[in-house]
Amino acid sequence: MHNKIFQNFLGRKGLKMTRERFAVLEEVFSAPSHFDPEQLYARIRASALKASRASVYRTLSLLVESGLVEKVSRSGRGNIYEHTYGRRHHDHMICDVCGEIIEFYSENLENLQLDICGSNNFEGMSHTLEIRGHCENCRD
Amino acid sequence: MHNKIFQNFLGRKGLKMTRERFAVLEEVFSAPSHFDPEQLYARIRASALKASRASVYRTLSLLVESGLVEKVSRSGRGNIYEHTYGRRHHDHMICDVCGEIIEFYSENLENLQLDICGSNNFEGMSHTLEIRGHCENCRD
DNA sequence: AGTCCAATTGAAATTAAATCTCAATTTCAG
DNA sequence: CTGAAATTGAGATTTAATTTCAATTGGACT
Ligand SMILES: [Mn+2]
Ligand SMILES: [Mn+2]
Ligand SMILES: [Zn+2]
Ligand SMILES: [Zn+2]
Repeated sequence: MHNKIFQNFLGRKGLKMTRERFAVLEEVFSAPSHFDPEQLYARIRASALKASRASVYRTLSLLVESGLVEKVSRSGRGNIYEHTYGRRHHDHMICDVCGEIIEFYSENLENLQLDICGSNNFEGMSHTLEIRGHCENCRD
Repeated sequence: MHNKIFQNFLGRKGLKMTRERFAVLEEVFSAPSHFDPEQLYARIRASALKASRASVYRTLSLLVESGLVEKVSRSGRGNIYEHTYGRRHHDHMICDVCGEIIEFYSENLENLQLDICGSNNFEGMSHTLEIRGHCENCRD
């Protein structure tokens, strides 16, 4: 599982599995799927396996590079991440009122983007589609 | 034109048209359509009509509220804006290598998003679609 | 043209996210 | 075990943006 995947990734890069990296890894995968780094750091400080803020940010970058985590969005000031192990790509709707995040996936929409890239000779490698508005509960 | 529109907007809100706000307005509409606030501030400092950094940021917020300017991207560190007066909504492809920004618009893609909002009972009010990758010139 | 007062300004301090520095510590291949 | 290379954390630094507040200004109303 993600533990072994991260180990392999580190191995390939000549990096070491440390107790701090393990702490971040565990916390990322027990966190709600969307999280921000400062929340994550607070959770880690409260847990048994500690890591400094610097290590949290450094490990987060490695997790993104390994493909286990993705940067999802910037809500206001900081970034939002989510763990993606065993999950399919998807995009997000975000409620401006209550902050709820709704995930969606559309094959058509993905294909349309491929077409658009094609007709611009652009080699698309990733994308973020974020729809903002009012969720079911928050619309009048 | 944008001058009058901004005046009206300010009037409606009981705000005043000051020389600083005018300076920002002029610079925003003589700038390349995509810009970041610090660039804008630098340009204003170099121009005849000065304004402080605080006023630049404050006026930028008002311009966004007035609909003359939109926040375009949140992917790097700071925000990117563009003036939208007389321009149609569109989305962006951004080259990871050279930073080029390619604009595109697809009716199908917009409609697909409407459908998706509909089937989630979500009242979509705005969206950003940002495709990152390599542009024509930067792909091998 | 003058009065007045709420709106506005700018310099500097502050906040917040994220990154950097570097001496001390840890990991792990051999 | 050993030792070289990787890693860590406390605190300093960077960067974008916001806040503070005394001094200034816009413009409605005479
Ligand atoms: Mn998600
Ligand atoms: Mn644009
Ligand atoms: Zn909501
Ligand atoms: Zn390019």
